[in-house]
Amino acid sequence: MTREPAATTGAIQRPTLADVAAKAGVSASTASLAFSGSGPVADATKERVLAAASELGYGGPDPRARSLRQGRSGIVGVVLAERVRAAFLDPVNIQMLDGVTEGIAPLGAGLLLLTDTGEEGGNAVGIESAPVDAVVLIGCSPRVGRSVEVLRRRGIPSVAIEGAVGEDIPEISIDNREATRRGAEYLRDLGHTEVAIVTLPFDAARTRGPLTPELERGSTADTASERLRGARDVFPEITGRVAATSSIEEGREAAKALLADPAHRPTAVIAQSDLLAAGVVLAAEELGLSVPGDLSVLGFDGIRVDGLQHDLTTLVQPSVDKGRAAGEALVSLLAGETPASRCFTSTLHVGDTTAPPR
Amino acid sequence: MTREPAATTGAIQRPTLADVAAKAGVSASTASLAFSGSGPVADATKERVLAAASELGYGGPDPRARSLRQGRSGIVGVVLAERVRAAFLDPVNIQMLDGVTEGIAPLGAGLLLLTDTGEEGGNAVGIESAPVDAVVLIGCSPRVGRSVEVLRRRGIPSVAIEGAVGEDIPEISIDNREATRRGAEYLRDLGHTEVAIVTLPFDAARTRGPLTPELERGSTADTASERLRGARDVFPEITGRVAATSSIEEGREAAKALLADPAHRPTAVIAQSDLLAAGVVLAAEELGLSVPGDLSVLGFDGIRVDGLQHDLTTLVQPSVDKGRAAGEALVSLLAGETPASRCFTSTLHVGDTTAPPR
DNA sequence: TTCTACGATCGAATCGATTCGAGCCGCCCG
DNA sequence: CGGGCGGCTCGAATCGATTCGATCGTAGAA
Repeated sequence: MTREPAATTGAIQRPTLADVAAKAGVSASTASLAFSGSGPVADATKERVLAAASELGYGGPDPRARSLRQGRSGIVGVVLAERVRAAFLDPVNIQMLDGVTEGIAPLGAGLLLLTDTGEEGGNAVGIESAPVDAVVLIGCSPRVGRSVEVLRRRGIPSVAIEGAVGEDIPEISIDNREATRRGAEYLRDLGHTEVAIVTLPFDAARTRGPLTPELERGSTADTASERLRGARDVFPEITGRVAATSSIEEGREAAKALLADPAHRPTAVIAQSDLLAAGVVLAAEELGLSVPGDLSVLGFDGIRVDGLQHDLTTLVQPSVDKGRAAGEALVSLLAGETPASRCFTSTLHVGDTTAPPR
Repeated sequence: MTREPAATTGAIQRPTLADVAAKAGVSASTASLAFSGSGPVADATKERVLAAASELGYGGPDPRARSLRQGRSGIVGVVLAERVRAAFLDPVNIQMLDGVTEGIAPLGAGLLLLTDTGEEGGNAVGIESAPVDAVVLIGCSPRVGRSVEVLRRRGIPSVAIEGAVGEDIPEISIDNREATRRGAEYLRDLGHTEVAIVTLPFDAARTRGPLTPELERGSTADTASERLRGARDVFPEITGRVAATSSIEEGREAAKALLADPAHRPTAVIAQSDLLAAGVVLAAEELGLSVPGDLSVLGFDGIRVDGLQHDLTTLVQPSVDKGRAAGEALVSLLAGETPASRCFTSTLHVGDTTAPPR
């Protein structure tokens, strides 16, 4: 026993498994078995070990040592495109996260929040050096390429939600384009011809403003682009505003701009998220327009917007399912299998925010 | 070199630092220095090592081994009282989380989400066995006692936000009682005498319904109790409804019950959170009551309720500051200091949801 | 009674990096 | 020309547990 007494080192020495084993009069291997439960240990021995542990104030095996030996940490990383606050603003992300926890439940793993915003400062634990067994990439970002490269080098199994990143990484997505097209067709069939769109951001800078060809061309966001294409499939000339993020406030701002001129008001607005749609509804009503009488509004996501009076007409996407599928794909990857990418289908929910134009 | 070639084991062998060192013709220690940057290494050597690493597809030092050796993992745990989805419903929690990330920024640590709901199943990574350097406990729960005990045994520095858990654990809180009292006094000074309250849940079961003495007595939630006491300081006979969680919908439900009988309507409602307050406002307006004309509503938190038309009169608590303070306390604890508990002050923000009674 | 088989326990190797002290080499200064 | 010093590199110990193969003892079977 080379361990120095606490008095010598000055620092408090936590007891180790070896200490416990010594006190219990057994070997370290036996003590380990007593704790892990795997392997045959006589009940009396086990009790003796546990008693020694409790006497010494031993808090259980050190997870760091355990994970080194076992080669896995029991932690799954979640890479978000933005900082925590921004990412959790939209309930969709939270639902997906919740789905992920369900999906990886069989692993019994914890969730480590990571962001791929810029460089990793000094000693920071980023994607570069996080003790994770696997990773879920949520939402695409221009930097996702770098993240993927790092993960590949480190040999960490990964799954991407919404954002094609590489052929060897399974992707969980939805039919963004087709779904939006269905929604747009529904509006067209109602008789709408003057339709505007409020999109999610196209670039990492989250530029807000009118939808311009430059922005579209520079797009690094598949989701926004695909949904826009779906709208274009039905209304080729559609134009509108780009929001800086998915929130009610952004939707309201965009709608104010779209509805400012009474002479050129659209009769319907396609919003790329429910939060944006909710903002559009509120802005319209503030301007004295009735929804859906004067303005039809189509959302995307199918979340319950807390507090909104209307039942949004929207494209309901299975967010929780997506998260769960991503989690399950990770489990599968860790089991050595090669799960396929999955594409979920959204369904049009007709609520009370759409009607034929006046 | 005892390493088997990949062909023999069948599994892909990731290269280790030793492999890199061998290929670069240096010792493992030098290779380590080349990566960590600490210690003097000739530029030429460093380049050689990095080149060898890149050639071998080495993804950097294994964080598990590193954390074992260094004795810290670079991960901070966040213990939530409920499952992820529920905890992130209220923006206040997200703001606090965001503050925590700011506070622990100097550590460069990642955030591991943990919940203290029930037992830890089998191999699950819970509070019992998570490789964390420190922990923030957010929101109190009846089980928090067990969590604290585990953390103490494991010798993991902890800080609690809103929830006194033990003298050796610093607590970050706000003046719940005094703040509510100030709000209540403001309502009284406006002339209100018929005041009702909508509270946060009192117990782990999140019982919803009328506020009863039984619920109050069985309270395990300091926050709800303290805020109720503050209201009682001004309106000793106050009664009302208990919500199951902090959300607009719950607020609306509670308000519907409170306002159901036109003969016994309160002229003001004290809500224990802004989400609840927003629900109360919406419910009142649905019933054709004007806010603040027919009903004054007081909130708590000072969050911007996305989409609510009103400027809530509310007790603004510095959520982000609380989170940051908790993070800073952790940093301090890890530095061997003993940070004091901190109690923040809330300020009454007078918006447009309060007025003298008719 | 002897051999077998199995349950319990132990020793030692291992996971992959970090870190400390020692050693080596070349340069500068006296 | 010699001693000293500083910068670079290396060896070996260490972090704390898990795990595999070996050992020991005993009970049951032949």
